[in-house]
Amino acid sequence: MSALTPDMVILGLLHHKPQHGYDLLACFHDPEQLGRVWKLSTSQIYNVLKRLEQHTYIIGRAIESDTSPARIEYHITALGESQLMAWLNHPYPSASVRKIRVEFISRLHIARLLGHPITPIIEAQRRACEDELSRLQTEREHALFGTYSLVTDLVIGQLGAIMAWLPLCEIEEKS
Amino acid sequence: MSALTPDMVILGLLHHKPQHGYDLLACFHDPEQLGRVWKLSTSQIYNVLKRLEQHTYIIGRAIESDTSPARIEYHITALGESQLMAWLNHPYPSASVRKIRVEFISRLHIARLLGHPITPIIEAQRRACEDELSRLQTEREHALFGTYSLVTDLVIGQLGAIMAWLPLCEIEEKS
DNA sequence: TATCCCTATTCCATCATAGAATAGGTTTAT
DNA sequence: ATAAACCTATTCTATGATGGAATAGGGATA
Repeated sequence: MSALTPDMVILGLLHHKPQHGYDLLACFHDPEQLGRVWKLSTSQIYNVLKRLEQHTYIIGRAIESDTSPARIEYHITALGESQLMAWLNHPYPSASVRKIRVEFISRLHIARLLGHPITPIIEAQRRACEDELSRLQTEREHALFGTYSLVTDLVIGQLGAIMAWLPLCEIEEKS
Repeated sequence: MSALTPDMVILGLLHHKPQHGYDLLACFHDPEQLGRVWKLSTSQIYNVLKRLEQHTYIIGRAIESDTSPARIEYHITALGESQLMAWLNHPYPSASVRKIRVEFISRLHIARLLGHPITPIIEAQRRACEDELSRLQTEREHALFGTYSLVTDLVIGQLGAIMAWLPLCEIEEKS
């Protein structure tokens, strides 16, 4: 269970368009884009870029300019692209409430940006939630009180709300 | 916005009964107790104990024994108790989904353990959620599509599920 | 013409984190 | 009988995350 890092999201943004750290920062700060999804500091972005370059998912090249400070523009590699696609089309995503809130929405955001079909992504998420929900409902029958069942009830409710919300993700933007 | 740490929960457990780190560890690992709420490593418990002692919320004393290894038993101080009570009866708790999942349930767990009334805690949480819900619903009207409104819709759904779940918290354990 | 803000990145100190190391006692198995 | 494995109990260590300061030059503002 890896932690919640924006690596693949940044990879997706770089696939859409080669950019440097400051551009990405703006995207992650803008509430209309990913500002409501991630709360990232400056150094986090640059650390991810460094890591992605180490894995050779991206390559950076220095841009010299008279009008603006030196900057490094990163572009995605073929290896990075295959990693990104694997992440986008993950056949069995996590049904963790937190991951849905952050990772699933990020996946949708990137898929829309790249013009990828979003229906399979939503469908995979729906299946994962459905499975987890029925697992929890079975588990629920064995514990009738206490903190244990309270947590289970809360998560069941949360997954129910997510299942009701998932169809809204299909709605296309009107431009 | 402070991070999610089990400091006050440990303070509550020590108020219930003086204990040492290994005892607390067992409680945080037992799924019937706090195992479903927190995922803590060994060192985290001991770090919190160190921090709480630095703040003089607790005092540790070494216990010598022939049959078991040396250990340090911690007990709460008057200052610690006042901090604990302030946390338990927080008049306006966070309406963050994550904090409810972790902090609110912890508060309930500790209140039950100490024989404190839980109704005011639940009621305060309900008010906070209600306020946040109406704030989000207003906000919702201004953005009609995109990632921004998707996030808002998800959180609205989650808070709705929480409001429906809160009454279940009142139900007493049958022993 | 001094001050502030914007672009753009690096640096730094602190804190969190998981798990290994330690160490003595007890149970289990051969 | 004795090695192996496990339980109690805590500390240590290495890695990495984290937020914010530092840097630095250019342009805008007063």
